[in-house]
Amino acid sequence: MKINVNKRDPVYVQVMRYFKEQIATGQLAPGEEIASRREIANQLKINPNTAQRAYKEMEELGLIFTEGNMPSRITMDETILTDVRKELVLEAVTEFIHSIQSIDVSLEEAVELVKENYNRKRAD
Amino acid sequence: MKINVNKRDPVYVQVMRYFKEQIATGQLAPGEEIASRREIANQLKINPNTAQRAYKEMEELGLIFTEGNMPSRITMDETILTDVRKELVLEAVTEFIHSIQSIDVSLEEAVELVKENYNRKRAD
DNA sequence: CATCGTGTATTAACTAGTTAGTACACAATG
DNA sequence: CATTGTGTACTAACTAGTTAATACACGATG
Repeated sequence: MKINVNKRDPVYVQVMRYFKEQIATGQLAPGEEIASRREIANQLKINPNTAQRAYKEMEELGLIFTEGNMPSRITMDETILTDVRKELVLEAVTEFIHSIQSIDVSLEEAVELVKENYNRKRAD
Repeated sequence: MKINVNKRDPVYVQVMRYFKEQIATGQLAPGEEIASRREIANQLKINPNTAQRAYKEMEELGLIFTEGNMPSRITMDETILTDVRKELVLEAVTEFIHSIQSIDVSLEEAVELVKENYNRKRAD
């Protein structure tokens, strides 16, 4: 588990994205406990405050919830959970389309490129 | 011509990207004069220093060159010019593949999404 | 020769993000 | 009852990016 692949987004945003991905792929189940702020900060070699910021925002988004001093847990709200994946997919596609259209890449060329690179990238 | 569509990248990076797109699509020809720092800053409502930073980096990358106090111009180096488009295309594809694979989107689904959204997005 | 528009450089101040260090309330564990 | 691990909160300092305000050398234009 690495975070700093992407330098352009703030660390706390990348942490949020990591959890969104885990939720979207079912690797984190509804109601499941997640690592504490201090734990995750330790694992990712980031500051506990930065971890706290990510968790706080995820709580505001309804992705996780916290009761008392218990470890925070993944929400059990079905709507939110299914929306997470939709959001990530739509974001990726929208960004990609925007990028290739701004440099005049045709639909055919784009599809070809995706096909060519989809399996290639797994080898990295 | 707008710049701040994207909040995650620094403004000077977005300015560089704008010029790369113009070069990649042939809207800026080799040797062609580009807007002065003050001009572009005015057009984009950004600070002249930020424009200068973008231009300076583009100069370091060999994208543009400056002689005396003349307006900067697009490079005439064929290799650099063709590489610009390749770089932008590869970057877009790589990022997209990475995003969709991290949320378990299959190749078929991805291709379908691109096809569905390619023309839709033009309507924005 | 004065003016204007180039590129270039410098200094100061502000914001967002990050790190560091510390602190406190609370519940479970020993 | 002391310790440990939760969440939460606050202050201080640092960095990168941005803006603002000047300043200067140089060449063309009037």
